[in-house]
Amino acid sequence: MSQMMELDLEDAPEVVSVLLPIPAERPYSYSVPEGIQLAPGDFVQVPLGPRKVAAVVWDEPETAGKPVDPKKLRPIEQKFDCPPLALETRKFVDWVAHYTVSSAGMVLRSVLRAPGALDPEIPLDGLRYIGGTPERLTDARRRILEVVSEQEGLAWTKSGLAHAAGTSSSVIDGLVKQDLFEKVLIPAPPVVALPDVDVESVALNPEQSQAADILVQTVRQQKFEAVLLDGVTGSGKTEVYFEAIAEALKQNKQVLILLPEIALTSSFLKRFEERFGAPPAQWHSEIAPKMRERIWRQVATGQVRVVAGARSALFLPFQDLGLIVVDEEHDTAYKQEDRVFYNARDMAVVRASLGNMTCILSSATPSIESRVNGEAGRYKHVKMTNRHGDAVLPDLTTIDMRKDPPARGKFLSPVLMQAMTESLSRGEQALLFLNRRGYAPLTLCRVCGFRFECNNCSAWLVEHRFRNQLQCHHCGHNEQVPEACPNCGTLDHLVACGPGVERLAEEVDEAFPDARIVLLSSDVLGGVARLRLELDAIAKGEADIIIGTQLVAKGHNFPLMTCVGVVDADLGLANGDPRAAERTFQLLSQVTGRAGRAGGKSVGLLQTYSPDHPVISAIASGDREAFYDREIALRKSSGLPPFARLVALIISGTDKREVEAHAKALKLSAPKVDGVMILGPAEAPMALVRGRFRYRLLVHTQKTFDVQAYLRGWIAQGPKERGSLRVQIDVDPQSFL
DNA sequence: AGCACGCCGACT
DNA sequence: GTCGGCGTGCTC
Repeated sequence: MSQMMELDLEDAPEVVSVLLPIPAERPYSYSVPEGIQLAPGDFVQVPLGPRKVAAVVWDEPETAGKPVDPKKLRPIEQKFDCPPLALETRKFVDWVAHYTVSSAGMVLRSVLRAPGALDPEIPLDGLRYIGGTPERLTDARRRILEVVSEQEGLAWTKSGLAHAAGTSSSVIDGLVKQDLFEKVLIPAPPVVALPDVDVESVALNPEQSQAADILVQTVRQQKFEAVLLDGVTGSGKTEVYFEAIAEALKQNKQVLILLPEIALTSSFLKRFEERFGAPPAQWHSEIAPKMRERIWRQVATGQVRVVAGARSALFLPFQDLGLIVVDEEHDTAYKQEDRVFYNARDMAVVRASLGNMTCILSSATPSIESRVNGEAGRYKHVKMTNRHGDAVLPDLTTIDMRKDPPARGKFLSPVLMQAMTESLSRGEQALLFLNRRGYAPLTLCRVCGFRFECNNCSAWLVEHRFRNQLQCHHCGHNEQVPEACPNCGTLDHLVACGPGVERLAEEVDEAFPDARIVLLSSDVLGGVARLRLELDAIAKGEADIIIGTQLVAKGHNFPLMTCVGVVDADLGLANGDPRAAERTFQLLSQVTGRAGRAGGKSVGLLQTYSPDHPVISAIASGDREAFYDREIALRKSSGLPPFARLVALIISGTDKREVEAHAKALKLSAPKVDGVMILGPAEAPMALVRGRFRYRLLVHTQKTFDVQAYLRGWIAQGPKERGSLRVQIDVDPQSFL
């Protein structure tokens, strides 16, 4: 009997589940050729139709469906020589897939983002000096020998040695021919040096030390805990969580730091290097493919200990992750809004939970969700209320534009101009913030009243005078500015309405003709590199007045800035977005926080037509607690989810009625749904508009799980024209944990 | 006829 | 996600 069994086992080909980076519902089955030993997590190459794809051996679910027809089975082609994907990462992939109502394969795609990294790094050809002198000792040859004699036994690459000695590489060829060097293999170098925990750290003030102690203690426990590090701008949160990172490194764990817009934060890398003696490995979309592969590989092998990255870094193949830090946790850049929809901040908490580690969420203006989680005790809430070092909070005041209006056709109040003049006269800088790109948000015909609107999305076209274009900021459509009105044909009667940063720059240039003015917006030519240069120049004092969109809110330090003017504080408060108040509070707090970094007196002035608006007055009075108390209470009483327990977005076609029909059906048939809300094109992110999705349907509920199960069913049977239905989940994951 | 494009299903 | 097959419609 037992012999029969053995025979049976040997006759049947060994079959494994393999998760492929495609949107299939379940892993596929492949046969395992003789001589290959496979375990879950192993990276393999498998045939798929006409292609070969990299994939991962997956854990067989208990409830595996019917086995595939053995005739369909194809063999695994090879197992990569690569450390396997850790169990907790595999669980994370499955979790994210289930949660975001997408397939595990699509999530795995985010893991397999560096295909070349699956093969080991190729060692470099190196040369080592054995000894001896060449026949003819030329000057160049002597220089080479000097360099190699400095450190006995060191292996050099040919180009490295040539560079160090200031010779050409052919000089080395000559010496190799005379057998003065032996050929050796140099293991591929690490992408970054190992961090050094013992670099002398900057002294922390009492509040910082206290916060750091809590974080270090939490990390030391080596179990899941989310901590909200909630400290005002300039309170020194970064130095505080650096101590937590040091603790994780002491435990020999890897560390992940998530940052929004990492491409712009060279100052962060510098600070990290000062504390740990080496920069972290960087992971974001701007990293070149070859470097990506090296970093991915070295994260997998454990050579890289700390990664600072954008949201996609969550899916790196860490071997032994011990801490995740989410910096600026409120930042909307953490939302991925195509393919798999997720919020990296929330997924970081989940990742930490699955791996039994600490997740630190850091922000000067936390999201409402995180604050509520902190207050409810789901997150440990660490507050910091003092600015550290010389930094002082700027004096904030509102300018009532009804009492102190700007000159006709202008946008700056005399009160703000006076404050700017005072800063400039002291040789300091002023910042004007207006979150509106271009010259003017609306252009109309003075004769017939015609408004320039986008044909695709019916949004107003924004004039960009610098480029002589009318642009749609929703779909990217643009056209030349015509001379005549397209409706009535009248020449030269088009009029720009309202300000954009370009128009503001024009006004400032007239009012301050001697000032050096810099305009910072995503439209500046030259992209990220140029922006970095501009920011450096500003920090060095090579500009007097900076005019910027929300770019200027993102963590850059302007040490000479003593006057910040918010040109339109009301902008964004009434745009129908349920998070409008939160977004405005965050943006304006971050912007006004740019001033006063170097100490001394500084001012923040908010131009508004509604100085008594609770959000505006909370910002102006600097009373962030008042803002949070009010906003949380408001959401709790509004019938909307008090804090995004679940906000599911179901996005449908361009037709509003179609979305309304979906909304109605959903509301009628899903009893757990608390409410639905339809968002128009103005709220739809650009990527979705491009993809023909113009209306979004929000579903609110307290019962997260029910809605997800429901959504699955709904998607399965609902009207599904190909590509017309997308689901996006935007949720607080705590209710699962 | 030859091919560009879009839709659709298969892929283990 | 990617590919190949097949239909439609249009051009060198």
